[in-house]
Amino acid sequence: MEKPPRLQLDRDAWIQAALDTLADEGVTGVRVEVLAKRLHVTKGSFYWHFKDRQDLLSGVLETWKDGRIRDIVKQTRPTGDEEAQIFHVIDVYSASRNRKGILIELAMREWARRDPAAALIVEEVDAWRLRCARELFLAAGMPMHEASTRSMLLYAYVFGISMMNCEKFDGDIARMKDDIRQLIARNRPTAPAQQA
Amino acid sequence: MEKPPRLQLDRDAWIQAALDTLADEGVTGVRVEVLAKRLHVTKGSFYWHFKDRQDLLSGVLETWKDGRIRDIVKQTRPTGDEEAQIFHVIDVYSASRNRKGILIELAMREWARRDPAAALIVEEVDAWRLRCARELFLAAGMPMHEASTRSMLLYAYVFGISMMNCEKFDGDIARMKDDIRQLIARNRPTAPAQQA
DNA sequence: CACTTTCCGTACGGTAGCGTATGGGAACCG
DNA sequence: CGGTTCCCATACGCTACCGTACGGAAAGTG
Repeated sequence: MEKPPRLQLDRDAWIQAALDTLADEGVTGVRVEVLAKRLHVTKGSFYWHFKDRQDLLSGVLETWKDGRIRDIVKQTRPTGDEEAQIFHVIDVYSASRNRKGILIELAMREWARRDPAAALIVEEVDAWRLRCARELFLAAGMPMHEASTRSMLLYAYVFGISMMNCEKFDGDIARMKDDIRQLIARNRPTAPAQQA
Repeated sequence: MEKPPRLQLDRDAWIQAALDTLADEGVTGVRVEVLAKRLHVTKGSFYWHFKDRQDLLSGVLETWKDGRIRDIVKQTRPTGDEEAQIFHVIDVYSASRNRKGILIELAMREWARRDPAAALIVEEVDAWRLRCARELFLAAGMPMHEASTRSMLLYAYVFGISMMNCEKFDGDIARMKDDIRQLIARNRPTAPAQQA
């Protein structure tokens, strides 16, 4: 977890540490002196690279925004197999891998609920995602309105499912998630269950 | 917002104030001295009714759990019109009314991500909700597995959509939400859009 | 080798919050 | 009316933070 201590810290090192802490503790958990301990330095370093705590948080917002937009653009670049891409977008944020990304996502939205600046960033990222996903549905031959609707359902689902501890429920979660993907991506009913 | 100051406070008054603050600020925001100010008393009162801050938080968890379970049981009691009930369940947590309930819901899950006790409560509530919703789908004539799957999609959707600032997006949000309800509750495709 | 710049450590004042100790007022009780 | 119980105020010590002031080492520069 701990990187080999680099001899010189820069802004980005602090921002990365802030993102790690953000995932685990939320915004209120990213505190200057705590980050300093994680990085094995003192506050003196921090206040050289940053004006104050808010300056760091702004950097976190920008870094996150750029990364998310770059990701979604890459994932939705035309490839010819739109359905596979839609499935992939769903997987990225609903699978158990990419745990850290999901935690950051949730922490960002929790942050956005109480901070207008964070809210703006999240809105911006969401707008990109919805537009890109809609393009996918359109390319798959869906009419405009339905493409918009399903994009919204897609993201609401992946964010929502990441807030539910599915692992603790009974039933075949994997199959259920698979069926939900079908419900969102295509317009076909799930294959009728044989038992029950 | 401020109740007329009652002359005697009891545990429940503190718990209600804690729930209000929880909605606005999250768990880390419910602090003893802050609640005391809201209630126009001092900490002396608090530590008479509660052992410590954790004691209050435990009370908040129990109170919330009981209320949520009571609600979902009432909302899913057999009435004959299961589809209307499903729609109602979706509305309760995705409409713009019931804002406070949604905020508490989100705050609870944020809390559950970092506290095992809260996680247990949320799991328990979710299990009740999924079971009750599944009963609705079953009563509507759906096979078991599909009923489970759609229940899960239903709650993932309502929790997810409450984390997205839909109001800021372009398009006919109301119609989109309506179509999504149809996608979740029934198995019919949305009516083909006339324009675009 | 002086001299500056870069980067970080140390020390300090200030605030917010937790939990405790203790006192006091008001209502109830005999 | 004296005593007890209930409920809250006051005051205190303690910790975790934020931000600032200042000093110092190390590396670059001429």
